[in-house]
Amino acid sequence: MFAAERRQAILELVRASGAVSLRELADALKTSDVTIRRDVRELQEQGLLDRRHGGVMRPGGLSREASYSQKARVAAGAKAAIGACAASMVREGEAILIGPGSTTQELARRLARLSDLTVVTNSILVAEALAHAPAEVLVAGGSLRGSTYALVGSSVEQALSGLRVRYAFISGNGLTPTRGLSTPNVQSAGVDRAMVAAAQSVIVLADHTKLGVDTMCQTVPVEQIAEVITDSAADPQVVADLRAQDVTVQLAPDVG
Amino acid sequence: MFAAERRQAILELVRASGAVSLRELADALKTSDVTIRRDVRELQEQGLLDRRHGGVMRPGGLSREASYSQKARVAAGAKAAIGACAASMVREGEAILIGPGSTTQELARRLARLSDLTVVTNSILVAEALAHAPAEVLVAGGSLRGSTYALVGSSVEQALSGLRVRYAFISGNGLTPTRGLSTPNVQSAGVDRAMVAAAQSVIVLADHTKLGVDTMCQTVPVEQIAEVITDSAADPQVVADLRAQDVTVQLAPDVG
DNA sequence: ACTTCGGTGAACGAAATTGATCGAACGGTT
DNA sequence: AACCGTTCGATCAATTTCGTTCACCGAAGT
Repeated sequence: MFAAERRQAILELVRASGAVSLRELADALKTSDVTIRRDVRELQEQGLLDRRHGGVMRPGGLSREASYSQKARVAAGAKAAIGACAASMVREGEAILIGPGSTTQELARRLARLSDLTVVTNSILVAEALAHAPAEVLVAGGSLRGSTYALVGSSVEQALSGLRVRYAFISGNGLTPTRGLSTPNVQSAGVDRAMVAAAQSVIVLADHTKLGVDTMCQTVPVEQIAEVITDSAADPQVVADLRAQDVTVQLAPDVG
Repeated sequence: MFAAERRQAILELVRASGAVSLRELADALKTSDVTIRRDVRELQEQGLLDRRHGGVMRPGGLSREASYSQKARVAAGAKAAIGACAASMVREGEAILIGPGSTTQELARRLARLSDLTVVTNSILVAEALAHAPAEVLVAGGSLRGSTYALVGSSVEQALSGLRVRYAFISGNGLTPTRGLSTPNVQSAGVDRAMVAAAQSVIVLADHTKLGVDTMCQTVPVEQIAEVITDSAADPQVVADLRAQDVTVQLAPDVG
């Protein structure tokens, strides 16, 4: 990765999450904080982002963004590792489904180099991450949910209903060995279920902060989860319980 | 592998991933860095790619942000003025359609304050701009066209076919008094036509660089254009010709 | 057989980028 | 107000990359 490429990645990250700390940028791009500082200063002089003490923000974005950026900030390194791990499962020529979420977005970024790939998504951030990739990107249209940049509603579910893909990569808000994957939003739950129905194998991307957490709507029972990819900080008890139910659990190596 | 063949391969790699380091190119093509450097210099002089220290990037969108910001800076007044002018036409409670394009994106930003508004779009950038607005945002799903961040294809047209909205704000690549609005892309043209069919009134947002320009696919004949919003640098002759055909032409006042 | 020519690879000095370190400034806390 | 940890900015050394020059190889022509 060279300088200009790294700066482009910085802009993508900032644009996606609204606000990113310098530490996270250095972490995600695997470079020193000094370099990030230099890049950020350069980009600021071009007016491409706004600088604050400790991090950077979108240029126009004064008031917007609290929810998504906060979520994206949690366990950024872990999410990168999980995304990389998931990306290594995907082969050229396949068709896959990617749900909304900061972890799945990380996955999407890693898929940008694969050609002859078909990606179906209901996340406009995933779509944006793949905009310049050689892959064919299909966006399931629907109503936009601002807090997660996901498209929801019956039209999304309908668009997914006719599909059959190799993998569905989804990332809810909570995952427990007994109740499976869950999300606090009813509409998102409906979309998640439609995604599961369209996939041969369901891969759940969940960093350690989501393990053992249960939220309102169950979207995928444990029996339908083929694999869980989490990070090395995952609760060993939850991992063991999941494995006891024939779920393959991968611990993504730390340096994603 | 001879020179021209290798250069073709370089271009493909660059277009595919957006940015490639010289080391990667030399590695992938099994040749020395010197040769790659020579090729890259040649290709840069032809404007086929953009060179940076350590690697090469896609030419137009060396970084989409940069080119976007450059465009925005060059025509800052014009785009802001056109967007503001168009935004002032929209009333709360209405349903409108916004097509892809940097000018329409500007419009979307200005609409973020209106509540009780329904916006239908096929542009993921417009959707993103309105993500945190109180408005209801509906995204017509389809295949993603990376260069414009627009969703195209029959599913988009189908999603639009059932709709009826007050205004369609679209912004093609060229607008002439005789041939109307046009775009160089066939798929985009299909979507534009579907948008026009769904709207009571078609509003064309076109800065002065697009006036008098004709491109391959005609999307909207002059008779179906209710109004054109352009900037004060517009060619007076083209404006007069448009007005002679009962098209309302607004010259957005220059703002800072 | 020899020469010329286009293309390629190697080597070297020049330039740019990068990372470590240190003092200063900033933010939050007591 | 003073403290402490973090972040910022600048300098310097080390690494990487750039551009030029030169030598080599194979093909085409004399």
